[in-house]
Amino acid sequence: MTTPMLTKNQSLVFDVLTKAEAPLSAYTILDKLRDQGFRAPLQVYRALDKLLEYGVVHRLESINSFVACAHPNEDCHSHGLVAFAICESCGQVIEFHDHEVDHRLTDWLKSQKFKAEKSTIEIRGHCANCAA
Amino acid sequence: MTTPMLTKNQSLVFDVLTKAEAPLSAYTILDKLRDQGFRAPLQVYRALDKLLEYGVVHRLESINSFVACAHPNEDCHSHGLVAFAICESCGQVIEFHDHEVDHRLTDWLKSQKFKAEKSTIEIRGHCANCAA
DNA sequence: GCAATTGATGTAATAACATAACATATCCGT
DNA sequence: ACGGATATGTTATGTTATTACATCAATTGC
Ligand SMILES: [Zn+2]
Ligand SMILES: [Zn+2]
Ligand SMILES: [Zn+2]
Ligand SMILES: [Zn+2]
Repeated sequence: MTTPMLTKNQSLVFDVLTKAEAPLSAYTILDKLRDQGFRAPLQVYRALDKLLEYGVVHRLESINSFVACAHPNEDCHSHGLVAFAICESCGQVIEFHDHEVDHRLTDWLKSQKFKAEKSTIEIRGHCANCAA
Repeated sequence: MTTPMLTKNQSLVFDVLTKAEAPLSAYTILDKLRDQGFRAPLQVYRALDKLLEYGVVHRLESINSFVACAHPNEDCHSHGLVAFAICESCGQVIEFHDHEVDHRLTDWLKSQKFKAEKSTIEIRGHCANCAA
């Protein structure tokens, strides 16, 4: 899918996420945008819904947070699973793809006749810097 | 880890999960246990914490719910990742392990010097029965 | 036995995350 | 201009999870 022009609110939310060094919760985004006129959670959630739909933002289920896609110009998203390594110390997220894992899971799902629609692979732990 | 004797509250919560045909939210569990004297969310969350620690229950991050382990007597949990296929129609959950996926992810994490502590692999979609 | 510690429980209040419902406004094709 | 679709604003509410503090019960060390 080619990403359509972003609306005002979508741009504001996307900018905040792009500049952030770690995933942000919807309410953190809301707080960062109060000066730009944001007043209610829905303004954030609605923008996020679209950004997720366009694939330029990912939701990290295990920490109820959102992060800008690290590979915005690759087409991996369209044909592969995305995985995240999330550092619980510094918040840094490494987004990666692995076709081997992808194929393996896809095969298993097929063997079960399970029709996959959305997948989540998240590893929490400590990054190289924080593992010390 | 060998599972210690469960306390009264832990047993009640575990029984509810074991009898359930789909994952349950903490508040759903609470409602099911009101007749047994449960009055507050914390009674459920505290029991769940222990059951998760013992590995007899899993938390499904993507749907904020809990499910009894489907392989209580296997030792896969101690040396491998667990994955879940979750049907969004009937709620059925298939829990599975795949050493190939496991090794592949582990290798990648090692290459990044990322110290993994907790992992989540959840596929949402439709099971064979519901895909129709 | 008995204080001290530890683990489990009870209860109330609050925090954090997410959506429903309804009203306006803006954009766009005709 | 009109009508439909999309985006936005606002209030209220629903859902999930934790903090704080009190009480109770079992265990340990003396
Ligand atoms: Zn991405
Ligand atoms: Zn780190
Ligand atoms: Zn299990
Ligand atoms: Zn199903």
